[in-house]
Amino acid sequence: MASRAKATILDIAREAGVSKSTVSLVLQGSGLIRPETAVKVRKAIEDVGYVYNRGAANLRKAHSNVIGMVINDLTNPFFAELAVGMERVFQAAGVVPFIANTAENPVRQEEVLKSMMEQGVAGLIVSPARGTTPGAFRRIEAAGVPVVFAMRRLPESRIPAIAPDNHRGACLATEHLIRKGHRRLAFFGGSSDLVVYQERLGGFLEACEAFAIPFANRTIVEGETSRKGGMACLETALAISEPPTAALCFNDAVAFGVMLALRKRGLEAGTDFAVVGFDDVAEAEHYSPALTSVAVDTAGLGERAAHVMLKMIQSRTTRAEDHIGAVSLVVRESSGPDRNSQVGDAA
Amino acid sequence: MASRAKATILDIAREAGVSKSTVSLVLQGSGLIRPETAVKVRKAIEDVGYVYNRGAANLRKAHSNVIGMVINDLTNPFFAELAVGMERVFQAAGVVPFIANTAENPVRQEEVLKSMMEQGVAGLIVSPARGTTPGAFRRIEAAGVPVVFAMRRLPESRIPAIAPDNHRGACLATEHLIRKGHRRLAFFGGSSDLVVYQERLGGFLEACEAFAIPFANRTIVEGETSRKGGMACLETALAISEPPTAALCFNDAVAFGVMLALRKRGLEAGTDFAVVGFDDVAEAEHYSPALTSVAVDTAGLGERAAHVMLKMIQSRTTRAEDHIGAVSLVVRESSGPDRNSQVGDAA
DNA sequence: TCCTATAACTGGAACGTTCCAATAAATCAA
DNA sequence: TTGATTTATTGGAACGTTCCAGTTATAGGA
Repeated sequence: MASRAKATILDIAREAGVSKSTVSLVLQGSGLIRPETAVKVRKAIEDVGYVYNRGAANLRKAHSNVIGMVINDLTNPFFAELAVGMERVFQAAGVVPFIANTAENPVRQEEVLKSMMEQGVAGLIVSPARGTTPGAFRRIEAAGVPVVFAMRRLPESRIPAIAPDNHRGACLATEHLIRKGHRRLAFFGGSSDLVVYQERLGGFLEACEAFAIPFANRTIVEGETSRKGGMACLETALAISEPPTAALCFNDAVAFGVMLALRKRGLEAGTDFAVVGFDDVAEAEHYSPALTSVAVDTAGLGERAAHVMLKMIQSRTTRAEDHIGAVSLVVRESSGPDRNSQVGDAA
Repeated sequence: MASRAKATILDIAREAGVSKSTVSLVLQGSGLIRPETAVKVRKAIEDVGYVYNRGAANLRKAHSNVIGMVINDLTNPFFAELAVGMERVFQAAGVVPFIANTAENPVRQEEVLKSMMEQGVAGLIVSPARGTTPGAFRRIEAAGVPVVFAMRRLPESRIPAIAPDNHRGACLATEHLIRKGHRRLAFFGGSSDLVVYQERLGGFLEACEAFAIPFANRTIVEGETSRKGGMACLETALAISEPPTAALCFNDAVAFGVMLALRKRGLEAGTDFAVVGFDDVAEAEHYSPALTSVAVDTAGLGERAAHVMLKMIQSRTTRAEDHIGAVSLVVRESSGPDRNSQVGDAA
């Protein structure tokens, strides 16, 4: 059944009594070969336990059918959802996405990107790790391999990015909190070396300006973009005099951390302190209290990124338009009115 | 800077004024070449923007440095944690893991496995999709590529599996519920075509036997292994007369669903109904109430699987021992005593 | 019948590496 | 000086495909 050394098209050719060229044609489904011959060849393929060697084929053919997805944090369900959206599109196009995790580590990211390039990927979809240097993609661009950024972008880069409208999302969320009567607001989590952070914080600040929230009433606490980071942010913010009564969080993970820290202090999100997240991951709806969050249509962005990638490959270009996805605020229980204010809407 | 056609070692050789063989030796860090020559070559590599072509190299070398991880549900954070454990080990060994998601779909799995084989992976770590046919790995075994199953195994297969002690974990959890005074117990979620299901259910039943829980007091509801599935299970179970007062869930996702459904009915997990999960994902600790769960040391199992894989590759064998990981029950708030029983331990 | 067109198949030259055997240069022992 | 040994470098064949330019065989038209 299984031969010791792996079978090649030459073995198949011998077995079927045809030439290697014929076998090659059968493998790529050419209409040039007689049906009976094709059947004979396919039988031989089965018999010798043949495995197609894509590496050898790629030596001659221009490009491969694999595209790489490089993601900065696979344990964040948000990115898993993104990946799932992309997979749907790629599968339909007969392209296989290989995923690699960089764990938010630029060095690891460098290795992973190198490895994918060596493997001969047709394109790369990347959510860059924090602290990625501007030059990290120069070599890849030079090699003419299309790259698109998903969710995150780099400060000064010509690489197309697919991302939600972070500024507007943060605006919406902040306005919502102000309308609920909150006048001392916080922005929790993330760090300023991320473009996304600047966009979201920018939206927060714009809404503060628009509603004339004085500078002294805005608390900005940077922190890890994880539950742990969120917990730390809340502690820091509540320690100041005149602490905030509501917070917009950099993402849902931070928001969950904030809610957890509130509970530890005997406070309840929604009634004692308003919390709004960002990304609207699946859990947001199921938390208790359910988390108000900015929905970014994660899977949709994944699909969009995949489509852009396919188009770039097809038109063999390394350029494409950015794409800013629409956002919407999903109001749930975690963002109740300020208890000391009479301005708030009815909850 | 960037040449149109991609550079090869021949271009480097020309640039550096040496032979292609010398370049090849430099690339693999051979000690045979004079340091100054190596420097000269490395400079040329930089100048021409060279990308190593692993496909071409694999044509001559025995095997590659990539191993494939094929996972049935990336959106379950449990698998993401598993992946992270493996990555730690592989990174240290200079091996790059490429991850692919099968979304619990055997057809998709077939495609993904095929693609990875064609790519020439050195080995495969697989958490097989539900309904995988026993023959699905025959071709891969025949090709001599080592495979290890992680977390799940196939009914009649010689492929080594790395998995937690499901039977014991379920026993522990069930005993815990019984000691809390519960006498009408349920097992929620999963389906019997999964070996894991049989193991966990087996543990549940053994504990029931040991404590003489009558057959009529055991409720077994199969269902999707997701939040949604868990919600459905609870509804089904509460509809019967003499419903259960406690449930062991197939995994944490199901348990979260059960807790959500309880809340919808105005009941609270822990006080009105006891819930125990399985896997102890990171969220379990942060839920409200915090979820009692069977901890399986996910990342540890991932590391173990990676080590077994590396050893198999190194000793070029396709056989290895199974590995059953130790489990422990982490008691939190969701598994309180039966309110109608006076037998329960103090909570 | 011969000529041309089409259909079905084939041999050989790439593709970019590795690795072996061979060579050239430098060093050493006598 | 000579030969042996070591060090550094090199050419060529091979790996498993694809694809171009043939080569047969078959059929159709005159």
